[in-house]
Amino acid sequence: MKLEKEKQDRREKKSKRSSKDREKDSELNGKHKPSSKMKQSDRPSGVSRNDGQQKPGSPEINKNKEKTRSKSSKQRHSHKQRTADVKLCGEDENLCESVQTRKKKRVKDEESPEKHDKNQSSGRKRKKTSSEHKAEKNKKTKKDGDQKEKKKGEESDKWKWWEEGKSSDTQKWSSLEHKGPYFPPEYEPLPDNICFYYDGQPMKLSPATEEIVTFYAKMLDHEYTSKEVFQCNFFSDWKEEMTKEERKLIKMLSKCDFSQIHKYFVEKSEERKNMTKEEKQVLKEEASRLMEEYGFCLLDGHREKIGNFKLEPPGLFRGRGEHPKMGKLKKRIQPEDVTINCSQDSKIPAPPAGHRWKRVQHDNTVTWLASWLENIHGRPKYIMLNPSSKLKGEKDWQKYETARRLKMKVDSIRKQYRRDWTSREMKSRQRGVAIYFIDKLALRAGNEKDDESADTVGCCSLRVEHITLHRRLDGQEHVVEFDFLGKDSIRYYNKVPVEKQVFKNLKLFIKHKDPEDDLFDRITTVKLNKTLNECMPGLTAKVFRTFNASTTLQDQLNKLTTEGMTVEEKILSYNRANRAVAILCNHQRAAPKTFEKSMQLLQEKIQKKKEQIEEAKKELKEAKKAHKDAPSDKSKKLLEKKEKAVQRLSEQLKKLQLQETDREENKVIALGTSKLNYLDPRISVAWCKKHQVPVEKIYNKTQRDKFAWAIDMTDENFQF
DNA sequence: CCTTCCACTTAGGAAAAAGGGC
DNA sequence: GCCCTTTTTCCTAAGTGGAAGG
Repeated sequence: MKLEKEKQDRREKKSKRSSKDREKDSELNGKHKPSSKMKQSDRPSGVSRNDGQQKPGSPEINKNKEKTRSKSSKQRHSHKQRTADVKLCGEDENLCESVQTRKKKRVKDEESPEKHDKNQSSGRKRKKTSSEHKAEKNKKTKKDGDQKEKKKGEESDKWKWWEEGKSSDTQKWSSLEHKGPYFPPEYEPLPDNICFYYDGQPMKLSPATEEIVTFYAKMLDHEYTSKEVFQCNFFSDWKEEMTKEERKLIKMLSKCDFSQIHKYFVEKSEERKNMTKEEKQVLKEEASRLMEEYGFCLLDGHREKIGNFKLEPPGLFRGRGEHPKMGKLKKRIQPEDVTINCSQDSKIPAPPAGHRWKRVQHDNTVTWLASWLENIHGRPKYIMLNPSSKLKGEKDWQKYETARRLKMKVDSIRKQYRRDWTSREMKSRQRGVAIYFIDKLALRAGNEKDDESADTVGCCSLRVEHITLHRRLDGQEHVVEFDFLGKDSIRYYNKVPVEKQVFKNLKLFIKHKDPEDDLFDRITTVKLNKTLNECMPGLTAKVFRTFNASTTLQDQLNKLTTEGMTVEEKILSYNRANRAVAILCNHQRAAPKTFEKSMQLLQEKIQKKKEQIEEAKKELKEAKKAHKDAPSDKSKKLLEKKEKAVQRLSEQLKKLQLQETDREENKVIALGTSKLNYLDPRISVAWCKKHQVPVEKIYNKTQRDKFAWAIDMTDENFQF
């Protein structure tokens, strides 16, 4: 209960402060000298970061759950309204007026020629290939020539969309056809001999109620079913779905016995594991048939993979961290909940027999194929394309180009925020320090959140309680100790020496504040981004993460790779560079369950190898002696053989040791996220080409698909 | 201005598949 | 081929940020 109240208080404080207080914006007589130069390299190495996840405070039961949401669901109808517009005016190929004009303003800025021209000069060699001519022709004929193109697209010799010109920012496609989402199978009732018990008595439940019970029973051996919040949410949602009779009888969760059902599912999964090869094969074929049918769409005549063509099955919501909604029932999605988006003249996907779609629309300013409202938060969810698609790939490319533009601009931005540190206005100082954190520490923006979700923060939402100021610590001056839960309730823990002026400002910011007050009470992400956007079009807080990540990778690779390294060593270097980024971005993972064990195994292996080397060396010595005492062809050969053996073993040892280091350093670091989302793939591709490392060693199949554009266009000279 | 909505990217864990030693 | 580990893929939650609405 306490937590809830604190949150409430916090909100009130912030909003109270808002109008009057903010306008007055305390005048500061900034007599502070601007402090010394900023080194780009003084980023913390992050070594002390990884204390793993934190289990914060006591669980909180969400009593008045419906209160907040009911209102907003009303407003959500506006969604309908807007898209209805689109439908009305979507008569011809052209974009709906209203949507288009609204978005145009923004587009103008962004459509600056920068994108492709720059790419081409820095990225790939510019050649007028035949495919390019083709591409141009394609574009022209796109509207009327769809039929022909469809066939070509299905043959799918990989669409090199990156060789075509940049496409419109507003209009995402001109034709889109798909099969609609795949619905998960219906619920299969339990066999008669498997029963739910209440208060010791067997009880037959209605199918709907029983299904919900199975959700809970399946997760019984998971830790969160023991949490009070989880149980409360579950029980209250469950009761809602019970029949009257059931509700009358079932009064307490603690009297419910799911163990037989639980056991049943454990056995079932065991069975699945023990299936024969043939059975598994059948299943596999079934899955690929499904993929074939539902997994692709036809976008502008090209067959593109869909990211998530299967609708999310019903179940119990499992938020991350201390989520107030954990355990709530996630309902089964009905066709009547689903909106379809496709082109007007395409074959409209058929809803399951006896059902209809909520709506079918033809809005080509969005990229999604289907959407529905998820019932836990009442937010929309979408079916969208796979990262290998043009729509995603082009956006990704664009993202890295924006980050590269920041690279050119970052010095002046740094100058500016340093000036802000001594501004007379509180809000400028706060903004200056916030941007400094975002730049230096790659913090996330930190939008405001409602309290229907876990209490996590980013830069702008940091609270006083999340930092500790140390005048000096461990021989360093002006150290800020950060300790907070970020996205996904991953703990960010870091001790960072900052510049004196920042330190002073922080002291000022926390003066007369309670721990649960906002550290930056005069700024929001919106204002911050507005400022950034004025510095550089397209610049927002998140660009800094991309920029810093890619810059770090590039620097580290340049630093860590030398000629004459073996491929394995180069890969270790790459991983280390990747790791530096992951640490910067605080990408963590739970230590693998078997980490200690497998580490030990590896060490044993290493030990054995060492012994083998000793042995081989001894033999080598003997051979040497023998050769010296009585030189002969045979003895010489033997000597060479032994030398080679020693050498071979040493190499193997080295490889193992490399592996050991790599694994040890990677214990709680997740490399995947940065690789997939923050590192300009052209850096990696260029590095591979330059150092003769096969790109497959760096990117697996999925990654190669996603980054096909970069792999194809990048030469070894690319620098971020 | 603030709040809400919407669409999109970014995220870690679970499940499934692949790899490798016997 | 089997068993165990490691890697990949799948899943969907949780962010960001632009725009609408009031």
